[in-house]
This record gives sequence, C-alpha cells and structure tokens, in this order.
Amino acid sequence: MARRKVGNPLAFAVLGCLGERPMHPYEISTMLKARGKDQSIKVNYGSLYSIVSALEKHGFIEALETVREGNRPERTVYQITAAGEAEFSDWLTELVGTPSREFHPLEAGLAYLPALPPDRAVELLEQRLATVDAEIKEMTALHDDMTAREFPRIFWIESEFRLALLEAESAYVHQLVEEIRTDSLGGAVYWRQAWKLFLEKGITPAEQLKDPVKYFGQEFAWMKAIPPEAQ
Amino acid sequence: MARRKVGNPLAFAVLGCLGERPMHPYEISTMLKARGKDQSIKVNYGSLYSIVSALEKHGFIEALETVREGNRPERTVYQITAAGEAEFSDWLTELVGTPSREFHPLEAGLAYLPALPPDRAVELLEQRLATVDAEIKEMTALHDDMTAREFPRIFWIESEFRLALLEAESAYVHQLVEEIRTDSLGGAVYWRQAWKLFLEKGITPAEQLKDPVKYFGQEFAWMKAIPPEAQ
DNA sequence: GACCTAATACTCGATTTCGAGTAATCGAGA
DNA sequence: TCTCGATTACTCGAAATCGAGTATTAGGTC
Repeated sequence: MARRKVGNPLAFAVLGCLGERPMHPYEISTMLKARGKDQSIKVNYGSLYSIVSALEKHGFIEALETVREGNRPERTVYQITAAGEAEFSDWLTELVGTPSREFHPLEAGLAYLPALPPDRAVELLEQRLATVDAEIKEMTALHDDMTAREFPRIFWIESEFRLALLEAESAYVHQLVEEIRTDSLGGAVYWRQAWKLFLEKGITPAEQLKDPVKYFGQEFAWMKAIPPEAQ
Repeated sequence: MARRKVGNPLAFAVLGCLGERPMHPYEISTMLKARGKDQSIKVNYGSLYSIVSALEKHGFIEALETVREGNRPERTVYQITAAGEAEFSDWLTELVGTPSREFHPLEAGLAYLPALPPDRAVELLEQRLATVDAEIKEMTALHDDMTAREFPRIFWIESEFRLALLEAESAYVHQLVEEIRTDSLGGAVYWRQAWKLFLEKGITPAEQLKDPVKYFGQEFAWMKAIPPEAQ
C-alpha cells in the first residue's frame, strides 16, 4: 500500500480546508483559489471529486448533509473526522520535517545537455532565464506590495520560499551560461569538438565515445576507465 | 490529449538511452543506474515496461529483435525511430528552455505552517535542516572528489544544480527558523498568541478568525477586509 | 555437489489521475 | 425581455501509474 491512503497533495489541501469548517467540494475549490493555496499546491479540479470520495472511503471526512438550492445539482457538504484531523497533522508534520527527493525537470534536462549543441544549449538556457527572471521580478513586486500593506509575512512564507528557489535557479543558470559561453566549464571544449566532428564529418557521438583518445587526445584516456560513474 | 503522448520523465530517459544504441528494457534500467541518471530522473522500474510499450505504440521506438539466452525469459531489444529522436530532441528543448511550475512539498507545508504550534514548527524545520545539510555535505564531498579526479563538470552539472537548490532551501529555512524563534517574523506574535488561546482556553483558530480585533487587538482590524488574498 | 543469495528480467491489476464534457443558473447589457 | 457569456457544480471513462510479486539462473560457499 502507498505510504498514504490518499496521497495526492490536493487531499492535503482538502483536509486543511475542512479543518476550518464543513464545505462542499466546489466551495473547497473556490476557497483554495481565494486563499491562493493553488499557488503552492497543485490543484487539479478534475481530481477533486475522486479525492473527496477517496477521503470519505477511508474515513477522513464524512458527508454532513446534502442540500439543494433551486434547481442546481445537489451539493454534499463534508466535514472532517477525528481521523482526518490526525491525518492532516501527520501529513503536515511530514511535509515540514522530512525532505523528500524532488526531481526538478531542469535536472533531467541538464543530465542530457551534451545531447544539444553548446550554442543551442546557451540559447535555450537564456530563454529559460528570461521567463524565470520575469517571474522573480513579479513575485518580488508582489512581496513588496504585501509588505507595504503590512500583510504579515507568516501568511506568505511559502511564496518567499518559492522565490528563494527561483533565485537559486536563476543564479545557477546565469553562471552556467557564462561558463559554457567562455568554454570555462570543464569538458566544454570537448563538447564543442564532438558536435563539430558530428556536424562536419558525420561521426556520431556514440562512435566518438568508443575511442575517445583518437578523437580527443591522450587526456581522455581515463574515459575508458569510468564505467560506474555518470558518463 | 496530454501535451506529450508519453509524458512520464522515465520515457525521456528511455529515449535518451536508446539514442545511443539499441537495448532491451532491463538493460536500459541498469544503464540508467550505472550512469547515475536515476539521480536526476525519477526511475520507477515498475513503470518501465508500460512506458516502453507506450513508446512503441506511438512509434517512438520499435522492436529490433527478440533474443533468448539459455532458459532466461525472452528479451525484446528496442531501437529508437526517427520520430523518437525528434521527440527526444523536442522534449530536451522544452526541459531546458521552458520553466514549468513545480510544486515543492515544503511549499505546501509552509502554506499551512500556522496550523502547527510555533515551537513545533521550529522543531520540525530543524529536523529537516539536519537531513538537508547532511545531504549538502555529502554532495559537496562527491563533487570535490570528481573535481580532484578531473572528471569534467559538464557531465555532472545536473548534480551541481540540485546542490544549488538544496543550498537555497537550507539558507531559507535556517533564516526562517531564526525569525520564528526570535518572533521577528511578521505575524509570529499573533501566531503564538492564537495557539496559546487555543491550548489554554480552547478557543479554536477558526473562532478567533471570526473576530480578530477581539482576540488580537485593533491592529488586526484589516483582517476582515482581506478576502481575495491568502488567508 | 548442495545450498543460498544476489542479480536478472519481467508481469499484473488495483488504484489513481485528469481533462474534456455537461448542464443548469445568474446577471449584465442590448 | 432576451440573449450570451461567466460561474456554478459535477460526471465519466480512457489512460497512466506503481509496487508487489514471480520465476530463473549465475556464482560463491561450505
């Protein structure tokens, strides 16, 4: 069985909402939007009803009443149970106290960066930076505004944290771009060379790797000796 | 239809592997481990075979041959197609060039941090820091070692990037802990007060929010006037 | 040569997920 | 008063996901 009976982060948000007062699913979704929680938790409204059922099935929430206004569809109002409160608290404890391995998409991209020509890589990284830096600027402005209006920081630390991560991403990528551009990144010279060989003589990278010494010189003799590492 | 016909990041890694030479699924999985790609892409070996079938179904890879060694199960060797190469290249371009909204679990946790008593929050954040800082130390040592052995950085930039993010996380959380501890985080005083009221007089946070002025004083009159924002 | 463990190589199906679709009602303007 | 788009509220099924399970064999040990 999965670690959590209902594992989608949206379930966490649902429990958080119902911890405040009973609501019906649609109300939960609007509340999450109004509170901006949809900025820190991935809210997929298509999954909401499945998740509410799953939470009910496992006894974390229960139907309180079914009301009907006019000719609108029926709305089932749910409330959190004691088990649900315990689950929320346990989940929150885990989210805060225990880091979990995250896989940032850029990590995957960087792992295969040599599969792009260096100049193309620089171009794409700069394209990313444009977007990321714009977002940083936007978030900073928003934070300044909230500060100016004395909206207490405790209510937006999740946004501060996200900004901190974006800034780290930006700083790293800026530096990386510079190093690729100036060939000061270890291996960049060979990366460039490999693509040149491929584009001009049609020798595929796979072929080049078979005999690095021939294509890159004696310095690359070590390559053969490295099976266990990332290569 | 989803943006990608086969959207799991593992499919990206599979295409990357087969771009080098034809392989059978199990070989792909060992190769990913050997190259350390499983550190930057989430590799779930249970999904591997489904993903390979999906890739085949959509024409990104095709069966090259089915071999049998001794009494071992048959192994189907797959090779990448032209469409598969295009898909890989397009995917890589997207991963590198286009930031996608990530939802860090700690963001979710921080969004509900006031649901924990301040002292408990500090305790948990410190617990997280112990793990994160240990990992930073470990990665740094690994990087030092790779540098010493002159393993070119271009082959481990994904790990450098991950380290940069971890360092940002650590720095932010360290600072946050300090600010909570010293009550210098905006709203921390009220957070502490709310929990005190709850623990000593049983007044729930939900109730307190209904009449902030009564519980926290005139400074909190603005609270009623903020529906659209977080909280 | 019998035994055991680690590695090899997959299979299965119960859940989960999500996006697109549906349908009613409200309210603003023409 | 009629219409049209926005909002409210939810349904459905196709596809994805994953972890636990299975079966075989190589190789080392006693």
